[in-house]
Amino acid sequence: MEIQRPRGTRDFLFNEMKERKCVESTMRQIFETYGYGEIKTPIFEELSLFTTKSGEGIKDQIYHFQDKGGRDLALRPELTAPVARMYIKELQKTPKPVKMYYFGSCFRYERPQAGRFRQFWQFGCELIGGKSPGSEAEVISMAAHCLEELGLKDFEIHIGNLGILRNILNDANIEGDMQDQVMGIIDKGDVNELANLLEDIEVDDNSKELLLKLIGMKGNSSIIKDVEALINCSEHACNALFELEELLKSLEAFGFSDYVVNLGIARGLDYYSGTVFEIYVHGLGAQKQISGGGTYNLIEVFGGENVESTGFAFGFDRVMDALKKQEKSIETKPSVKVFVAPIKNDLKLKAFEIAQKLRKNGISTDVDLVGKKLKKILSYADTLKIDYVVLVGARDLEEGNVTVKNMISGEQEIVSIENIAESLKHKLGT
RNA sequence: GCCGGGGUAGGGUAGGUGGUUAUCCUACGGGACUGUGGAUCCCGCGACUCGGGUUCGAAUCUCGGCCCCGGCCCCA
Repeated sequence: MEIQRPRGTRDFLFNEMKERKCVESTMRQIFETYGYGEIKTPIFEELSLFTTKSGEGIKDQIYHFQDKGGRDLALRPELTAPVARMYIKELQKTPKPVKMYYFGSCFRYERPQAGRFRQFWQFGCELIGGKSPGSEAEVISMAAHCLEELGLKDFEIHIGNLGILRNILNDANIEGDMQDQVMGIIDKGDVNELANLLEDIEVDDNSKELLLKLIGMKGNSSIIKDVEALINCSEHACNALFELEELLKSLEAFGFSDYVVNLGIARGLDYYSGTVFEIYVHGLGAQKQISGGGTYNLIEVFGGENVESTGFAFGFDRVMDALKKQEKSIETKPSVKVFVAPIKNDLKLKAFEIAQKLRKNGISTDVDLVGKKLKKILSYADTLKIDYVVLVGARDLEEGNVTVKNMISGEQEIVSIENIAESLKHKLGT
């Protein structure tokens, strides 16, 4: 019986792995350029880490289990909670802001579909402490920088601010769970459902109208004035709006102005307080969102000090999808450059010796291990797009030489074994 | 959890109104060719997603599972 891959999981072969690696290292490099350090947390955590953050209902979508000691554990469904946990344990007393990034796989028990898998990868960061429009702007700029560096086109970064909405809800006496519920519906973008709910809970007409107008506000920085005119009666909401305005100014200073202000972005969880942003790429089907982030106070939820943090994560697989859809070619040169081929099988030990000499000199080298015929080796080297084949034969060997064959031009050159590494390095241009 | 479309060698496919040994391409292994690759020819390898049902007989019809694709719900 054939054993199948678990549902919603994937195998990555050589080429795909190379592409992923290439994107990963680009992201890594950018994040490090902005002063972030890499961290890594366990693949599984205590289940309660995630239920504390997102509620008991989240269990349905988590791979969780009991280990042999009866501990309730879960494969991590996301990385911000583990990072917050780690921060509290290890980093609370380090100078702020703490800037860290991570890359790792997460697991969710969901119905697989385009851009959605049961094991998927997130590449993200957290900037803990030092909340300011500047911090938020830097984080957003970095996200944009990554995508530009990768050559991704037509991405849209939407920026919103939950403080505006929450303050208006507060002023209308919608608080606590009801407020989170309203935010959840705004997040869904269902205007009718929102109107009905506001009707049901008897919100005054002014607030209702204001909310419905606000969540439709979308555009460049010029809409700030329109929003201001709308909410001029609310002092707290105006403070939040001012925060947003500061963020936009900082963003321009960081050199990124191609954003969309979108006050319809929301989150149904109460530790999201201020700035939120999402990145979309159209043409990816239902899963067009490739990244999401914002500012939140999660540390306190886990019993740490009251510190706000800003973070975001790329849905790594979706970034890959988007790049592929745009036919963005990603460098996938074969890594092996040289193949050492014994002309007769009785010279294989000499071939091993030469191959090893090249490897010790940093040249990616393959060697025939199974006694293939020369013809087959050359054919094999050809399909693998290998640059040079070192032919090890008795005639040359008598003089201490081998023949180096250029697989593209077909030219051959006799080289002494002594100089073989140097000669190949030179030919390969390294 | 729900709705729709699918599943034939490693990859891509033909066959579908039930009827010998399931088509073709490609890849792979061997040979023609004992120190020289990409071409050609020959040979070989290799599949009906799984299980039940109808039937003398199922890749084909039927039911269910599994998996894939698209969408809904959800999306921390």
